[in-house]
Order: sequence, then C-alpha cells, then structure tokens
Amino acid sequence: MSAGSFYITTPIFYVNDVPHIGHAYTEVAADVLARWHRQSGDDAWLLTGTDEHGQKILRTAIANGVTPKEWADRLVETAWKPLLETVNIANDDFIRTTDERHEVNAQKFLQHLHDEGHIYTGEYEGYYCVGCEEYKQTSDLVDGTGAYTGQLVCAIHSKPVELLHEKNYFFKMSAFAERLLALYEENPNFVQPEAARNEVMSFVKRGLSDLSISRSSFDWGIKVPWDESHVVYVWFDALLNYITAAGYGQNDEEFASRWPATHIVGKDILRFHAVIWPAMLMAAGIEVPKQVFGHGWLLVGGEKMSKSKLTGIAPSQITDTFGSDAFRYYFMRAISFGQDGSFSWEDLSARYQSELANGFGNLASRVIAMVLRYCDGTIPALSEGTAGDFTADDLAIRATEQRVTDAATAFIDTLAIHDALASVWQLVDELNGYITLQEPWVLAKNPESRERLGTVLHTAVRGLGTLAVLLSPVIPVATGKLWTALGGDGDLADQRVDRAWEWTGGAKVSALEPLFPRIESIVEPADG
RNA sequence: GGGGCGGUAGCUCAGCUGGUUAGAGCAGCGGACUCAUAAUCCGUCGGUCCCGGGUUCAAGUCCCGGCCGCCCUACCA
Repeated sequence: MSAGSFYITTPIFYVNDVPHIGHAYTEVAADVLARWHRQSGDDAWLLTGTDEHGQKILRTAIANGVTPKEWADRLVETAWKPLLETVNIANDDFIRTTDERHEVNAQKFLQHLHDEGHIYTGEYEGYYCVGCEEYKQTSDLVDGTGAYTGQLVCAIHSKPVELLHEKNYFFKMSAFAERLLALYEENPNFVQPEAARNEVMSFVKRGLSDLSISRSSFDWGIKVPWDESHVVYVWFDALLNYITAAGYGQNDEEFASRWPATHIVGKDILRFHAVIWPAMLMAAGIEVPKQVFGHGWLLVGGEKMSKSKLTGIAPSQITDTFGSDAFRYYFMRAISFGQDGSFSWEDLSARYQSELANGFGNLASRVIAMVLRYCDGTIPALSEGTAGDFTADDLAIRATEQRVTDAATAFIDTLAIHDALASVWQLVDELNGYITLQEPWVLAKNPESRERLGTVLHTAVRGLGTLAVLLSPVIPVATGKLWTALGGDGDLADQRVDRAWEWTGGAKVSALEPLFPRIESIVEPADG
C-alpha cells in the first residue's frame, strides 16, 4: 500500500548445480512478489545471482581443463541466465560472487568484523578424505568393514579418513544467541512460515557454537584480508551478496535506501539465512533482514525432487509445451507458498486446461469476440450512451472486482501468493457466470435491448481489464496481450495492481488470439 | 534417541480459538445454452475425517497410546 523500498532476494545459485524446477520455483515466487510491489508503487528491487567459489567448483573446472572463473562464466551464460529467461524473471540485478563489487566489499565486511573483535584464530578439526580431497561431515562417514573394521571410512571411497587440524578463523557467533532469540520473539514475522520459525528457534535454543569462516586447503575464494593464505568459507562469502549487491561498502546512499531485504529461500538453507546471516549483520552493526521466508520442496512422485536423483525436471521441459506463464501460474496457484507441494504432469495439464484455457483464456476470447461482432470493436461507454445504467448484477461484478483486488493485495502482504490467486479467480468464475446469465448474444438480436447489451459488454470488458492488471505479476505475457487487445493505455507493467478495479476501459478492442491454446496431447518427457 | 509437521471425497487440498446434515477445485455423471479455445452455466454422484481409547451436552478440531510419511538435530555452496 504505502510506497517504500521493497528489496527482495532469491538465493544465489551454486553454479555447479543443474537448473531444475525447484530453482525456477524460487525465482518465480520472488519475481511475482517483486512485480506486485513494483505495481503497487513501491521501489521494488529483485536480486538474484550466482555463488561461484568453493572447492567443488575449483575441482570441476580443473577436470574440464579451464580456470574456475572460466568455468563459472560458462555456467552462468549457458545455464543460469537462460533459466531466468525461461521463466521470465524481471530481476533488477544479477550478482556473481566473483564480481569485484562483491569481493572487495565482502572483504571490507570481514575486516570490519575482525577490527571489532568478532573474529579469532582457532583450530578446525575434521575428518579428511584423501580420495575426495575434502573434509567430511560425520554424516558422510560410515563404519568400516573388513580390514577397516572399527574405523570410520568415507561413504564414497570406503577408505579410512584422517583426523586433521587446520588453523582457521572463527566468527564468534555464539555471542549472538540471546539477541537472535530476542529477535525471533519480538518479531514473529522475521522467520516465516510458522513451522520454519519453530525449527529455527529450537535450534538456537540448544545453543550456538562459533563458526569457522576460513579455509586454507584450497584457494578458490575471497582472500581473507589480513591473511591471504586463507579464503573465506563459501557460505560466509555467499550470504554477503545480499548487501554487496545493494551498495554496501561503496554506495552508502543506495544501501540505506534498499536495505533491509526480504529473503526468499528454500527450507534447506533456512538456517543460514535465519541464524548465521542475522548474527553476521548484528556483529557488523547492520540492520537485520526484514524477513526470511522458507518455502517448501517440490515433491515429484511423493519424493523431494533431487538434483542427484533422476527426479530433476528442467524448467524448459514444461515451458516448451505450456509456456512461461503457465509455469508461473501453476506453481504459484497449486502450491501453498511455504509448504511442500506435489508436482505432476497430470495436475499441471489439468490446471492449464481448466483454469487457464477454459477459465481465463476463454473468458477473454468470448468477451472480445462479442465486442468485435456486436459493437464493431468499440467498447460501449456509459458517457456516450452506448451503455445504460448498471443493474444489481452489473454492480455485483464491480463489487467483486474491488473485493478481490483488496483481498489479493492483503494476501500478497503475507506472501500468500496462492491465496491471492484463488481470490482473483473468483472474478474469473463470476464473470463467466455473469456472461452466461446476461446472454449478450440474445440481447444482440433485439434492437430494443441495444443499450443493455452495451452495459453488459462494458461491464465484462472492465472486469477483464481488472483481471489483466491483477494477473500481470504472475502471467505477464498473456496479460500483456490482453491489455493490448483491450486498448489499455500505456504499459501494463505500469498499472497499479492495488487499484486494478479502478480501470474504466479503453476505446476499442482488437482481435485476440487464444491466450492459452488447448494442448491436445501432452507428451510427458520420458526419463527414469 | 529428542523435536517439528502431516495423514480429510478418485486426485490436489480448505476446515480459526471444539457446536447445525464435513467443504472447494479438478475428474465422473445428467441437463441448459451457443458469444467463446467442443467452451461456458446449472444440477448431481462421491468421505469409516489413519487406528484405538479418553475428556465433553457436543470432537475432523482437545488429551493419551499406536501406525505411516516427511523434515530438523550446525559449517551439504
């Protein structure tokens, strides 16, 4: 409602991952929220990007015979930026952790913490697998068998691991446990949804230990400013993107105008954002984020979709057939944002057909076709006498337009994107019912009911306009076409979504191709 | 082991602080209509609310005990 900064972020992609619909889901949710706020008069800013440091990337780069930076460049250009295009993300910025603005200012942040006494030298102790060339967590280790009985062995190599010690720098995170708990208590919205908040709180209540934030066993990362033999632990590095992209360290004015941000993250990385990240900011004397929202998993066949298993689905598999709008609509509508949601091709095609094609798309087609056929394309207007006074039925439509606009706006404020869409769809259904009931095709046959025909079509067109605006953050392509066909003024993306129902109609309509054509046969990509 | 969440019509899900014959959408079935993408509209079929106890005048909704599934239990980028 009120104009202000709305800075929203997605996690940054780990470049070595393969893009799947889970990544795209997060992006779409953040994009919908950003577009909605942008169209509500806020200074909305959507940030996404890539996380490019760490040992794994170094290793795969070497295996591919290129430098890690070249490897990251390749993946950014061939995988991640294309993903954003595939699902039509209108991000305002794209940060890479190899950007100079990130590396330089992340170092400033680290130096600041060091100067303020939040960092100390300690010793990291961990199990190291020579085969993997990396430290393993105990969860990655299994009991040895045969010659190694009684020893811990690497689950991958089945060979004993060594207990190694390494000098590390530690962040005194333990000092912030009380302040974090106070934050969760005083600001229940800081971590959402509720289940996520509970988990974070119970985690912190068990006590926090300090965080090892540097590594010296490899060098692909940001150099620790006071000791260049160490690089910054990748998570510490990655989290800082949210402020380095907003001007931290180099543009105080910009930073002050954007920060704090709303972070949209998958629930797997909730803790990094809801515990470590605010602790880092507290240490640096920077305001904590506005909110951290952990969304659920996409379940495929009842299981968590996995990059390593074969259940990963590339977004383009869906968009090639259904288009980016349908992708966006489906995941935003079918899944309660914050909860796990099941994906199936059957559900996707069923919703596409009934809700997008038969519901919204057909509504647009029939209204525009009638204005073209019965009124020669001229939208009937009350002021010109081509439409008469409103009846109770007409006013009921107008009232619904206002009601769903307000309801959707309220839902978006709580990040309940699915509920916002459900509200808007009440208007879709009501308009279809209204048209069937008013029978404009009957009115058109009788010259005496000419004015009534005008009122009905006028009302229907305005309803469609309201829908175009309300749905533009979710299905920008289709609504853009509709807006044009309705003769709407200016760019649809500039229309105020929180006042969508106030649109009074254009002058003439123009022909409109089916927005969501029927898809006769769904070819489900075959895979394991 | 400890903690959290969930198990409601064929499918996906709503059901707030316990209260009339448990709801929606989709699918199915019947009818109406023709402006529209064989679409829309109306009607209709359909549920031991996981199981067993308990509290209560009253429980899907609270308590206890089971069964099943998922998640968290720190450095997986």
